[in-house]
Amino acid sequence: MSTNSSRSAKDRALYPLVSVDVALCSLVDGKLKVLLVRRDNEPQRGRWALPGGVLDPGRDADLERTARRVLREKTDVGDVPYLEQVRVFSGRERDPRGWSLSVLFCALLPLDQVPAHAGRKVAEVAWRDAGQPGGGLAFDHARHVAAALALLRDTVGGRALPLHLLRDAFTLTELQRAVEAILGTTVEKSAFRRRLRDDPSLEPIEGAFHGGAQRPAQLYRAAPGFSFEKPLRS
Amino acid sequence: MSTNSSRSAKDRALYPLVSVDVALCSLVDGKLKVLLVRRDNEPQRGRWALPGGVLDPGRDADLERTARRVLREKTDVGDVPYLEQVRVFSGRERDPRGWSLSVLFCALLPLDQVPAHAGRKVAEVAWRDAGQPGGGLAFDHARHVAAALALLRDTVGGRALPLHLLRDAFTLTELQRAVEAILGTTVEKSAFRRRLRDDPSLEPIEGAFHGGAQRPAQLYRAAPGFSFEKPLRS
DNA sequence: TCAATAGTGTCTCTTAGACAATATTGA
DNA sequence: TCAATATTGTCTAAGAGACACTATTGA
Repeated sequence: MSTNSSRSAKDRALYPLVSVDVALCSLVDGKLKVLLVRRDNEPQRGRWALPGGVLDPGRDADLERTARRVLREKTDVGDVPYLEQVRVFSGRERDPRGWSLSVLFCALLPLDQVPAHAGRKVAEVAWRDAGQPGGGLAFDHARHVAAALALLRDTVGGRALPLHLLRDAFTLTELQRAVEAILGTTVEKSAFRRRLRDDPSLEPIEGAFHGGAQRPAQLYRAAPGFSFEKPLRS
Repeated sequence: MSTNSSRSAKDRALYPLVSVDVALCSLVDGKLKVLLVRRDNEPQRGRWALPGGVLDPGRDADLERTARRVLREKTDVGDVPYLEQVRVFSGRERDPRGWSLSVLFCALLPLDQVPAHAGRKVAEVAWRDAGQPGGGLAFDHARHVAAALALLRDTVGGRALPLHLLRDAFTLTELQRAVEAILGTTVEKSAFRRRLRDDPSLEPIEGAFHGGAQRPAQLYRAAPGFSFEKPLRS
């Protein structure tokens, strides 16, 4: 057990409980989904929650390291190229253990890089719709999911977020679908491709790709500096 | 002294130091400035820093209340209509007292609502340019200021941020200057007014206003739901 | 009259949006 | 051939940017 387990309710009067939760999102069947885990410990045991854990100052150099450790322990996810802070939820009421502070992170990964099984400390995992994660979530995690989605939608353009949901090589249609999954709206095909046409940081790859019994689509690779020129808001 | 004063360096191994810093911005001579206070306590005594303070779980219902309390104590600022979370800075190295976590807030106020004198716990205050706060700031507060400014620039449109820098009644030129002060760029007058022309939530007030020896300008009032339609990015 | 700022008009150019047309594959 | 998707082209309308023009005040 970690040193954190020895924290008592009395400590809460002096020190807040500092934890990190991670909203890990992927494309599942073309839809933006968030990974939930079933809580194995009290409080709220048995309820679905974002993977999270308590800060351990002895092990974590900063809160981003805490987030990576939590993902590793709870979901066996190793490397996470995109990991961003969303915001802090705090207060006396949100956790029955007392005054608490949760720093929410958002991570994006292609689905095939997320192990299907649960991690060391978790029995069960599930993908829920990011826009409609459903009821019965532990703590204030429904608000957490909403905040993460709002951040994604606000910044989908400037930081080329959809790339983190795709493989290294992708078609323009796949890129468009990823954008649509984040925004929750549809995008006009012609206009979408038009603005990408003259972008030098989006390079076509030699060799075609086919999605079945149709015309094959050109595969592209994103150069390091790629991002959408315009906001791409919903 | 508060209970927090009893925290020892040894506690840092188990519990992080949780503090809140506030970047309070105003228009000073048409430029966006941030309020700094001279630190009166160790560590970094005598250096300029953002007004900040340690979370007191016994008094603060959540971190936003902490931010309001800090502003009140350090700068005698009472009501703050616009107060928003920016992000968290964390880690073992950023504060000599050990593992620490600082939640940064950003506040906007018209200059005439910020008392010129220092607060109860501060001897000296100063306005620094938000884009160029200068060197020698305490801790990692130069990064804090940069993060707050970046947030303001990203969200200047959607939430009508400039209104919080102006009085209730303002001219279109004043509104434009406030936008420019946040963005750090100039805005084309004709296009700026064009997009505001048909906005029903921006109401002209009966009675003119004059800025000296020129044609008087129409005063406007913003209805509750006002915000810029488009992003207004720099 | 002039200086200074408020406010409007006009032109061009870019781009989004809608939608049609063509291209290329497997079955 | 057909179904399905990729890719391009065309038209239109809205908006941004540049810039000139008019309006109204005090001095």
